[in-house]
Amino acid sequence: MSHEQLPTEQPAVVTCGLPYANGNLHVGHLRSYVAGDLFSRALRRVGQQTAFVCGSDMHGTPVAVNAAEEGVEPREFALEYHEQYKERFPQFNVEFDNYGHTDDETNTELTQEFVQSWIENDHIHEKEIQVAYDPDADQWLPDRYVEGTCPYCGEKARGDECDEGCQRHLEPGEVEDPTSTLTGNPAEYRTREHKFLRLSDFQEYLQGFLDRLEGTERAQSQPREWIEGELEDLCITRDMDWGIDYPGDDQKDLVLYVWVDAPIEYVSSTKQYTDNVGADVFDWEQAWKIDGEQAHGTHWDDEWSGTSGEIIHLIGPDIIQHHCVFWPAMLRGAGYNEPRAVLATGFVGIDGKSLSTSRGRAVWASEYLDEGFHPDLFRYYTATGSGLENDVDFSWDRFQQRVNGELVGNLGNFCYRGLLFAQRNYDGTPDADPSEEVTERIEDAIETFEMAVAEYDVRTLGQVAVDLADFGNEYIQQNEPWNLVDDEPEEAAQVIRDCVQLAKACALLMQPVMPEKAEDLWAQLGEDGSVHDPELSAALETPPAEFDEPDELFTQVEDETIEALNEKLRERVSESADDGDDDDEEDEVDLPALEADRISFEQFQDIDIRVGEITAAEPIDGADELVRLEVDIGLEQRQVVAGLKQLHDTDDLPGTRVVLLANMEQAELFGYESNGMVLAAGEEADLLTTHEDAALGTKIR
RNA sequence: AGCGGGAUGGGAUAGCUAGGAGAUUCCGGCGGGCUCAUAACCCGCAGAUCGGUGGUUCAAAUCCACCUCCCGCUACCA
Repeated sequence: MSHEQLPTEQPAVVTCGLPYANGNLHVGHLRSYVAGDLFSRALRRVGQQTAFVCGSDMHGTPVAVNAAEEGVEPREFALEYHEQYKERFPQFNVEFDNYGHTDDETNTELTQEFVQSWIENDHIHEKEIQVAYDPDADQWLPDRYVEGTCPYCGEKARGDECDEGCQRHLEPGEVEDPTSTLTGNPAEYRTREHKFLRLSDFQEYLQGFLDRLEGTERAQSQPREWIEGELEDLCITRDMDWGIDYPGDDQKDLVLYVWVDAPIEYVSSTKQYTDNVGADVFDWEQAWKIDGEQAHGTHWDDEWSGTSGEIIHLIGPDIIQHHCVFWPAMLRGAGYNEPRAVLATGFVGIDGKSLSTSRGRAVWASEYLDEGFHPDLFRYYTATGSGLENDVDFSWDRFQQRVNGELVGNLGNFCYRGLLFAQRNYDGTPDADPSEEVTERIEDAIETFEMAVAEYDVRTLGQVAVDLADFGNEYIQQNEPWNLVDDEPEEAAQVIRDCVQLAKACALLMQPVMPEKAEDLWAQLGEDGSVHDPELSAALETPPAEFDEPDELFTQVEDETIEALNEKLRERVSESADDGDDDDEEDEVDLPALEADRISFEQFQDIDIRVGEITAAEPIDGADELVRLEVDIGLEQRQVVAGLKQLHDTDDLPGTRVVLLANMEQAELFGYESNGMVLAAGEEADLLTTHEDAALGTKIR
């Protein structure tokens, strides 16, 4: 590793993936924002100068499309969500030093500067591509403005992504049979010139970058194979109004692709922070550039790591490529610093299943708050439920269990009993020296915390305070100060002194995960100022000699509350299953109901079913049930692909008489053309055959 | 089937990067204690072939190979 361990002398920037201004926030989103907030607070705690920034992602076609549907301007539409997020994050104690958005002036200017810089350094070139165009609306159709057929799998697909089929990312011009989502009319492809960032310029650089990159393993290993082959150029322009204008002189009517201006918002947001607080407090150029200056070239000089800031990105698991391939190339192309670490969280599940808003299986941010739960409880739960990189399951049952057990019973209880005892008997911190045992234990906790920061171990950072309180409970129990006050006053004073010290340490250590609760505890200890300011070593300083009677830090989560919430979730899941269009997980093996609708004889006559004989059969590589068959239906040989392997042995099939739907539309399965459908019964695909030997090609009637 | 994640006492999670007595914490079970505290807290006990099989090693939960099973996404049963 070429980096000096955190904390360093350089300024750090911690970012979270920009929320896309197109929907409400749920617990899945919240996880990475909490983790980012927690980590940035922890960094400050160990003395690293840190800016924690983010902003709303305003551009892109989904916003434009959805705004059009609602009949409002995209800017207005996106701003509404932007305002919502801006309020929502602080409600979860996620406090950004600056929260901007990609459509503001700072980002517009800076994005254009980036692009200008790529142009000047010859990383941009033009290419003519085919772009869908709606002649009636007289408009180009980027991304989701066009729908059609996926060229890879044949499913219905959007212009930028085969969303219902193979999930492939589609480049402009790839969708077949394009239709316009504006008018529903067929679209035509017209030749259009677009701008491309030549990613291949950075191929070697990116190899090195991934070697240096810290953070979660997946962020480092997953992009490796992605950059092994020749890197495709990135089309950075779109034919739209909504977005940041392409700054070159030649193409005034092009707008930049949303993934260009979105990450640059990380920089813009930091710049805005500097504009607000002054460069003496935080210098964005010192963080984002190389020793404060742009340094062009497609290589990286190891010296630079020591003269530029520590950029740390927290992202969801779905946007690793953008942050570990495109983004570093964009930065390097503009002569900027590179990310030091990318931390990709795992997914959040609900009750053991994956979160799905369309199926109603989700817990919304607003919902959590409406229940009156304290944000810090959620923060603790998600941050410590499992390692950052692993998936974490959210269930109200476990939420209750962990809050009641670990926060109420352990941390809250320890602080309360310790401080209450101290207040009643000594009006505050007793006049005694803390024991060596306790001092050492606190020092250990501080060290654990510091190590966790250096290793990006968010889980441990969330856990240290509770672990220390656990020790505290054990300590007070074993020393039984309540039995000592009368007979051994000095010993009692020392034990309670220890407990107050432990509580103080807890307040400081828990601050990153539970900032508000930490502040409460800090106030109860009679400390002046904020728990957010002092460094960790303050945990060993003497607490105030006097303080008031403490309050209970956490309150129990009641069974009834949890039951009601579970019920609500269940209802919502079953409701959306009712009107859900497809399948759903009901595994009843009951026979399907008979079709009520009868078909006419004419309709039946349209169905051409023939007697055939399998002449050859071979399993298809890569499929576990599919077999490629040659079927002789008298008039001709047909190649048919069928899912038969679960019941029939491929070797036994040749010679078998089968019944074939001959005018089934042609399909391609696993690369094989299929011209018909052999009839078979049920899941097991029990082949139908003829009783007597009807001649091959006989029509079934 | 592809990609990703996983398999650790009854349930849930640590530990694996840098191998060293079979292991953390939470929930649950059993028994005891304490009464300062929010029916909380403390102590003890029961309970495991660390998914399997090989390999490397003085030493493997940890490294390597192969396999099995689960989960997610995607695909398929014409």
